[in-house]
Amino acid sequence: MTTKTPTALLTTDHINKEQPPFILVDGSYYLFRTFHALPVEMKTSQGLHTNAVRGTLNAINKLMNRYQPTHMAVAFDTKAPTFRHQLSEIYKGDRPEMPSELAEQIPYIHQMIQALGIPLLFQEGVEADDIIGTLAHQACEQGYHVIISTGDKDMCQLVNEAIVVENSFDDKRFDVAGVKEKFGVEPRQIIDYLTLMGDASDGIKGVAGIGKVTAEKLLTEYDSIDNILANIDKLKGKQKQNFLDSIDSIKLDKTLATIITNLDIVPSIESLRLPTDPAFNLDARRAIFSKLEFKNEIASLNHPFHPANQSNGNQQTTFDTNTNSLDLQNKSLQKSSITKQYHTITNQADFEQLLAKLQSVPYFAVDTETTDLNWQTANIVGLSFATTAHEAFYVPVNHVDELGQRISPQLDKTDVLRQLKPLLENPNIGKIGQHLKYDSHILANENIALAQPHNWHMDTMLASYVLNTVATRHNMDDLARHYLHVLTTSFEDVAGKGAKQITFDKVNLATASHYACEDADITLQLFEFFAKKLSENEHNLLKHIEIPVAQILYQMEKDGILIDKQFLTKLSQEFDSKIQQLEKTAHAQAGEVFNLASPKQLGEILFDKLKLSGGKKTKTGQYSTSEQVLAKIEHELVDTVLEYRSLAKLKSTYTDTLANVADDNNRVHTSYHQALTSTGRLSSTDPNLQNIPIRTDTGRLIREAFIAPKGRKIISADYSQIELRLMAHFAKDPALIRAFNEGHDIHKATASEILGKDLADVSNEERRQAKAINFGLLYGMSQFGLAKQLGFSREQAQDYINLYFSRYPTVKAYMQTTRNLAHEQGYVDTILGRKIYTPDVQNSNAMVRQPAERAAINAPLQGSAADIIKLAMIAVNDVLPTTPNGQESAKMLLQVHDELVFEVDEDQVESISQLIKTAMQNVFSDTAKKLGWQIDFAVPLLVEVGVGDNWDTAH
DNA sequence: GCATCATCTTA
DNA sequence: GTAAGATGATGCG
Repeated sequence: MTTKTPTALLTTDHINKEQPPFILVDGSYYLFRTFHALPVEMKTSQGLHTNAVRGTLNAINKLMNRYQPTHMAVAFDTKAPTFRHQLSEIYKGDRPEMPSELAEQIPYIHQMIQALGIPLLFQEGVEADDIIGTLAHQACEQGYHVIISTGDKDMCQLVNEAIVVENSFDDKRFDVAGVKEKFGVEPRQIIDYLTLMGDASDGIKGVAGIGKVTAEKLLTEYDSIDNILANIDKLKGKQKQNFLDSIDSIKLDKTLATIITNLDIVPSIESLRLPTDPAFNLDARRAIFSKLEFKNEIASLNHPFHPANQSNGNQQTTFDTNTNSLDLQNKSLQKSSITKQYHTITNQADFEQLLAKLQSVPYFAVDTETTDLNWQTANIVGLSFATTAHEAFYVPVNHVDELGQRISPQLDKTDVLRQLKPLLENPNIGKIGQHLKYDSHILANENIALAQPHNWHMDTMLASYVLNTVATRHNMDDLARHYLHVLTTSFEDVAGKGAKQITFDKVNLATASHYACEDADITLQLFEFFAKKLSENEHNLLKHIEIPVAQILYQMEKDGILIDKQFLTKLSQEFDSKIQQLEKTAHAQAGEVFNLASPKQLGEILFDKLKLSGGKKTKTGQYSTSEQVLAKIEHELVDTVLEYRSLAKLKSTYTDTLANVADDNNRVHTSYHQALTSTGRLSSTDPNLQNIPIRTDTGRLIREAFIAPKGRKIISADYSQIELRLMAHFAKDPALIRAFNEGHDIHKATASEILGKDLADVSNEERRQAKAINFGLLYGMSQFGLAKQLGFSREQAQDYINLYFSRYPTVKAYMQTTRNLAHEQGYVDTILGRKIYTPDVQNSNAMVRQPAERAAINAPLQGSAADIIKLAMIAVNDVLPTTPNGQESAKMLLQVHDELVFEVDEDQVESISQLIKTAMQNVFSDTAKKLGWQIDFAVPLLVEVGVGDNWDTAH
């Protein structure tokens, strides 16, 4: 066998994601897999076994239906020995002889594949893996996205950004992230991984005592076998000896495990083109299917088209339920094939039938398709609906052709929405959706109120989030793959990506309809899955907390907060002139012109040119110029830089940006992400209104720009020390509980307790240190962290921590209990019973484990605080007065973790402040109780309420 | 054009 | 020491 020099490193920029993928099928895998999975009783009347033929055909059909490839090949091994056999006597030495029931099927499989016009590849002396490896790389170089269809994990070594391994039998899919998730190592490390573990059936000896756990660990630490061997002295005892014993065999093992990617005897990619003529090889196909007695296939050859379906725009796709391998074993495949029925509604009669159907069910799935992810600028393009799994309806209302001309037939948007409105607003018919807050905005733009109390039956994104805040991503494609084992069409698949992405209204209607129908269908299926999967408490969290909060957030986003644009513009100008002055000063002080905003250039000037001491390097090897480092240096340039940075930050992040994102009414609409953080907190983006400056006087000027309209006031209500109160509650610590009950300044009280002094005698410095330790506790601190915070030595910090724990033994016990729980059960939980999974706490690598332990200590505190503010939002929303004219006298506008910001009619400020304060302080005794949680909270909740013309004065 | 890093803002 | 997001610089292609 000859090979050519490997080509240059594969990159992925040139990959064309718009064209269908190039598909390489590992025929030998499906042959064996389906032979063992399907009943061997599947035979023709002549006694010919057909189970492996049937199984392989199903795998191929599934790939064809799913990807509509233009290029494809199926590769098989042959009986003949390969170079690997020559290298190793034991290579595949123990493989039993192929059963005759399978062997007899092989010629028919080959014949069938050829009849279908699919390139069939096998060659004596060459393994299918190597053919596939070579073609995959070549296709990749030519710009194809490649799918290798196999269940052989060894193939995962070929995975890169453009090559995925996918098993059509169980729908498992390994892209780069999937490989990492499954094996814990990068695709490029798979060869070493397999080599370390060994595989008796492939004749790979491996290293004694190393299984998948150790292989993953060693490769994570050392990256490669070569590097392990280079550092062999760092290994200990038995393991080191095992490596030394294996040194000779490792090289051979690695060769055996490596799939060849540069054979020079493979056909060209272009020659692996599939026929486009539906009549291709008709006679040959009829002959082979007759021989195999595959009745459905013969029938479809005789009726290749379904004119009835095409004329009214309906699409039918056969869809194998192969996702459940039990089905394969228990039922005949023909029977387990079901039909996915997706309909496009383009006339009034069909639409009325759909309306009648939606009217008659207890709930349905709904999804809107639009031109934009941003609801403020999005236009509705169509709506899809599903009432039962595998059936869905798409109603296009705004589709256009490439020239922007409205296409027909297509129903009128206004007519459609007018008829749907009563249904969509009727809370007796439940709505199921994926991220319904978005659809609510879209429909609200069309004057349809989806976000009404009790109108949402389930939001599958939020369901996924209450199930697990940590491990999963909550978008529909990932949920479908993870929970339903179904691969869905992604938005990028239909609309492209990057600069070339088109808006959904320009997507070809048939493609768009299939995509939209799938969204509704999958959402409904996810609902059915989550309905069974969620525990009682998870159901309660979803129904009584997350869904009501989502509806409140919808309203907060929609209302937006008023800003003083002129004021911001003026600030921008002032900052700008000051920044320019500072730049000039800095250049003079440095003796050269440089970019003040470049940490790299600044570091070089400070530490190389001016030779200032205190230079520390970051992990990438450049000097750190963080505020912490600069604060210790006495030099005029440093002072200039710090002032420059603070103003540049304020200008670029806040004053410039906020003025730009305000709408025509000068209101700013953030988006709140409700299914993102591990602890249950919200996050805010575009713009982030949860990090508006407050600590410095200049920064606070930005808060002054958040104002109330004429006749109204801003109210800010925030929980005081909520996380420390939670710590007091969870730890049941008598001293902390007493301090909160008596209403003391908690940091002062802590200092007094630690130092054994009267409260009145605690100095500011002593209070500052106590505050640092209190916050440190919430963050799972180490002596190292506290030392850094307080400028102590590590010993001093440890002494201080010891002293604290001697005064607060129950807090110490609580911290240890949390750590143990995280370790033993793999999760910690919040006051409302939300589980926060902590997988890395069990990691043997201290670099991974220690941060995870700190996160595990913080999670119940931060997460319970998040529960409380969500309860508060629900409680306050229920008591805020509304006026009959629809204009609320009070609006909740912002949530900043422990603070709620409102805009309130001036004449009601006093009474509404009181309502808010009471509702927030009583969330346990009142709101949580009503919703089904009995919690005896150990300390009072204190809420501080402020009123002002702007956010700064209110806070 | 896109990803990563360093930095800085909040609770 | 926890949890987030935005920005400009920089490097890659």
